[in-house]
Amino acid sequence: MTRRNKVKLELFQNMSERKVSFRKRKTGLMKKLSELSTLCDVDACAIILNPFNSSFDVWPSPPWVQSVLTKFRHMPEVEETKHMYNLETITQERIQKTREQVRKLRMENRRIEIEQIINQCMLGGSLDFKNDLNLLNDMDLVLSQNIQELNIRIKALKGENSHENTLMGS
Amino acid sequence: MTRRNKVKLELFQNMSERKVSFRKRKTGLMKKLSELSTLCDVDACAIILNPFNSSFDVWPSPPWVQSVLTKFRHMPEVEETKHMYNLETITQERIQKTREQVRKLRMENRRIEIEQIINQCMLGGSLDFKNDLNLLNDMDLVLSQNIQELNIRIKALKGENSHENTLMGS
DNA sequence: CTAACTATACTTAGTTG
DNA sequence: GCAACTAAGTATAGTTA
Repeated sequence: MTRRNKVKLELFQNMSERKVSFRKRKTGLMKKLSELSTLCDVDACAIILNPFNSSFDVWPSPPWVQSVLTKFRHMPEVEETKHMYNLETITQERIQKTREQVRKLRMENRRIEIEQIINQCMLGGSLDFKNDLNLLNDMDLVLSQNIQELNIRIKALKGENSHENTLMGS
Repeated sequence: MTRRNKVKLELFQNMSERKVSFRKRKTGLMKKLSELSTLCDVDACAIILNPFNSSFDVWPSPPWVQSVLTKFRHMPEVEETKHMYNLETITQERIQKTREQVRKLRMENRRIEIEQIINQCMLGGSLDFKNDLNLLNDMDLVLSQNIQELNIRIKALKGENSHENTLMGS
């Protein structure tokens, strides 16, 4: 009558044990997540594939993006950079940071999109799929427009820049 | 000298307490997730927004998306979707919300990128501009790739979907 | 603030019906 | 197979350095 072993971190070989453990631990995990969320005001989500019955569990937090948006409100501001000309290194660091943030945010975006797709899949044929396709098409449009806009701005800025270069050219 | 309270499921009012708790619980959560993963051979992932320093903590190995999607593709979906029908409303709501989130996040992304570019530009000639332009080109490339990928996935999903519809059509 | 500690709350492996 | 139970094992709130 062994009462309990220390968890050795390796796969449960016994299938039914594994299954039971999965159920228990999954429950615990979800609980912890929801606790974290309410105790510390954290937005989080988790996706857990169920290897036993080909389904999955998702712990979603509806307003989880909101905080991201708020966070990014205080980004490096344009005007500040003006008196930073001699602080090249610092500014460069900041840019690096911003890039990192952009990268992370993008990964996050990706994740959400996938979650969305997964959600759609969960519904099988019961949702009208056309709207989803339309949504995506809209997204594409917006994205290309954004890209164009960016390019235009860059060109403009580049112009200003070389102008400035000329002006400032030591 | 209260030794430990039962967790009352409400937000820590004290900010430093909250912060400490966040660190601790996040760590614990990640550990649990990794344990679940190795003990029961489960694919899972979690995203936790850090409300204190604008960053993310993600638990997956990088290629989790791939495995999730791959696994998901090969799932016998028909049975699962059957007992999802009664959850249709809930799931639909969630999808709607997620869409909204995607849109917002994407807009935010754009804004940040533009801000970043502007920032870089404002540095005048002191930074080398070519790299920045290259960065932007990279960004565009990545974006288009994302779009393509999304479209492909959607098409694939649509195919599966209508197939199911035919199968299940009733 | 962060790190370490430790007593206690919580989780869960093993067991039972 | 699942649910309940229970004690061993863990996580972590409160505390200290």
